Amino acid sequence: MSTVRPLTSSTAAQSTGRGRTAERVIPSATVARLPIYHRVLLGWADAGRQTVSSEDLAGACGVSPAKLRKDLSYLGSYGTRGVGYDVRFLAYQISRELGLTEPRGVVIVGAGNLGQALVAYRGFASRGFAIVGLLDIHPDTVGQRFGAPETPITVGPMSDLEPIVADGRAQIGVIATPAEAAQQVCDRMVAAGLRSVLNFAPAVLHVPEGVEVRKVDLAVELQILAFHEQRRAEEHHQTMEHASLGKAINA
Amino acid sequence: MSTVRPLTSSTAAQSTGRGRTAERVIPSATVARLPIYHRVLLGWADAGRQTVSSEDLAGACGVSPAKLRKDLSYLGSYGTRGVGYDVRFLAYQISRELGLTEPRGVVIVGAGNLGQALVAYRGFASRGFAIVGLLDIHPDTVGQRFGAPETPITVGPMSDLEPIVADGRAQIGVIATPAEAAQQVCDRMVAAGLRSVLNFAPAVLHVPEGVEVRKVDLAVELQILAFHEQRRAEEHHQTMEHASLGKAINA
DNA sequence: TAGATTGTTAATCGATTAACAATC
DNA sequence: TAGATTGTTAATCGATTAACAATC
Repeated sequence: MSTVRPLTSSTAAQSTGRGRTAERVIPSATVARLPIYHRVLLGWADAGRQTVSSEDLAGACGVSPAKLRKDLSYLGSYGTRGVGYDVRFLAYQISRELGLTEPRGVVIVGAGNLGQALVAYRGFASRGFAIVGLLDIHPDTVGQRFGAPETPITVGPMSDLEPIVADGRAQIGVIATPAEAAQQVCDRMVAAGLRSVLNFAPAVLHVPEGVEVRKVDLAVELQILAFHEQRRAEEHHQTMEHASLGKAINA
Repeated sequence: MSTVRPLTSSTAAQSTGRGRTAERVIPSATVARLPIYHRVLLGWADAGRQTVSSEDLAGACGVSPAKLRKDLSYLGSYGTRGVGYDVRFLAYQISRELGLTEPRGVVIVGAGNLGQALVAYRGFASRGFAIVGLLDIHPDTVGQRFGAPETPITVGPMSDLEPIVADGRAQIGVIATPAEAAQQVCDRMVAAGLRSVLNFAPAVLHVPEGVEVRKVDLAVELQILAFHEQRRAEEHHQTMEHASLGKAINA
């Protein structure tokens, strides 16, 4: 139950076998940005770029140079003053920090439109993620083949979940079912041994401590945008009403 | 260029035509949670529930009661001490705050697997969003029909974008193209007049001030989960190494 | 009135930012 | 050496939390 503890405790401050930096504990806001830095760096590495300054990288990633340097400082001191960062070396350090150096298996539950879109997505394999299962509860969906032609995948029955996890083939579960089924699927994933879940269903999942759930909700994103749309409209309205312009609009 | 300003300035403190509460400025962290509260409340309203306490609603939404009450307090005082909140009334207040009372049009660019999944998703219409266009650059994709049988949609050419926005049919643009095309599509959306963009492509978009971009990146979500996976493994490793247990595992 | 629950306060925590000393 | 750029500091800002007075 309470095996998972913050890294600040007792043994954590000491050198951790692998050694290197003294402190640990990377802020979650930083962790969420590391994948962006990583992707941009990989692109530049492929393009043959050798070094990059915090200003350039920050610009490409849409953050401020100060924030970028602060983020990178949590990983260690991998830059060179007066020069910048080595593109490949920094990309490697980030990938190591994110745990991308060893491949992760992903099992997707729900082979509807979204599940099909996910297995067709090429961005997974190139980032070290392998889709090791696409499961569905509907008997007539089981057996169908989806995904990119070079890496097709056959829909399996839900009963495949437990062996896939037990064999260590999957560490991450993806829920691509309707909202009604999400909690049930999540419970089964957790019972099978998964501790990392990505939820695309519009449902709030309740999980025991130690299980990490991330949620992607299309409708929520649109509603947040709608809020800003409305705020803009209100502001514009106010501007029209109170401010000293009002010209140049009525043609 | 600089028409959009924070609401704290000059005229904002005064009553805003519609009147009601004095202050404004809802924290973005709160805005991001309002859609969750809203969805849960709608479900309970449908189920016939009349009132709800902050404790119950918070539990269902996966937040603490204190956070929930603080969030709701930004909208006004819509609860009753000793009783709780009226389910329907609160849902309405949230929907009004989010700007869901008037329908928003959404235009999707990119009719690949993801675009098809989006138009098939039922969660949009039920939240006041109408997909008014699904556009693609490939001539052989244009003309195909996708989406739920009751609300099919025909793929249009990219040239449909400008009239759709100009006519006021769409306020939100969704980018469901490969990464390479994303910036170009975004630029065209902004030029057409859109100020709210939801980006599913794994690319950092650069937009002028006043344009709101939200990004959903599957690979990023997986990489964040991978980080936690690794941290768990490290912790477990440390526990095995340093701590005083070590028993009960080796069978 | 007694019990329940909100709305608000004040303290804490975490994230961002600007500036600059360190150093290549 | 002079110019460039990092890594770190300290200040600021925003978000979370616990506690409780207000009040139904």
